Amino acid sequence: MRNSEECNPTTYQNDCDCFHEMIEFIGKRWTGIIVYRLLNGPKRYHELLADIQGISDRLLTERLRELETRGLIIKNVSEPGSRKVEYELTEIGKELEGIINAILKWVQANG
Amino acid sequence: MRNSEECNPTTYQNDCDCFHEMIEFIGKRWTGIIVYRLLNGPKRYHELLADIQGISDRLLTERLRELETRGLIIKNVSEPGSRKVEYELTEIGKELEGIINAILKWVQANG
DNA sequence: TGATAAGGTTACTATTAGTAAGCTTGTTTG
DNA sequence: CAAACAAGCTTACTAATAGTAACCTTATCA
Repeated sequence: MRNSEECNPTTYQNDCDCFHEMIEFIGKRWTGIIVYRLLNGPKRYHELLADIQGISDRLLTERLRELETRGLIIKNVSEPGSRKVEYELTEIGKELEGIINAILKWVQANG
Repeated sequence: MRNSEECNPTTYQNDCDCFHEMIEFIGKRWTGIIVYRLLNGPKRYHELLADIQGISDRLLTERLRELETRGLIIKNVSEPGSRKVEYELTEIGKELEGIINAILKWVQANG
């Protein structure tokens, strides 16, 4: 990621592009709640579609691809002949839990 | 905020609308970095415009209004005759620091 | 007095999201 | 064995949001 040498502010002074990129990436419509849902463990496409109120199939596909591209989730196709596809957080993806929990905490206190 | 009684998950199972709303609000284009910048203390309109690489005046105005509406910032117009306007985080706004820091921490470890 | 800065607004274009339909390859049911 | 349904998408189109450019008013400053 660009500019990561500038991402250790004691005060919040430099632009910190990687922070900017990251907050807008997980804040992108539906992305956050997909990650939140996957923190329970792997899920199938239609499970996510059913779990997440209001998301469309097109956008779910799009967001899953973006998360995959960033290395936050992996797509497991168990047996190649079958239709069984599972989406799972990677180790890096699982570390998003800290962010999710910080938001939940804020919401509980102030939301 | 709607649904806040469901916002205390030990596992991440319910939809938790307020979480969804919040992550997309602060992840909305430019909002996160505006908050990040205001954590240093109050700033004027043109200071923010100069500090934040790439933001346009129109969007800065729009985001500041949204943050104001949510009660995360206040607009201080010091002397009514003058042009001096400062934007400042409210107490609730300042508590966003936990979220900002969680993201910075993730970026430092994994970005 | 003329120029520049603050704090915007308005009009328009481009990008992103949402809706609807359809498609292919299983599996399940009658 | 056929028909119906489910999984996991893709394509085409409309609506909403972001970005760009120009302009405006009121202070202050040289």
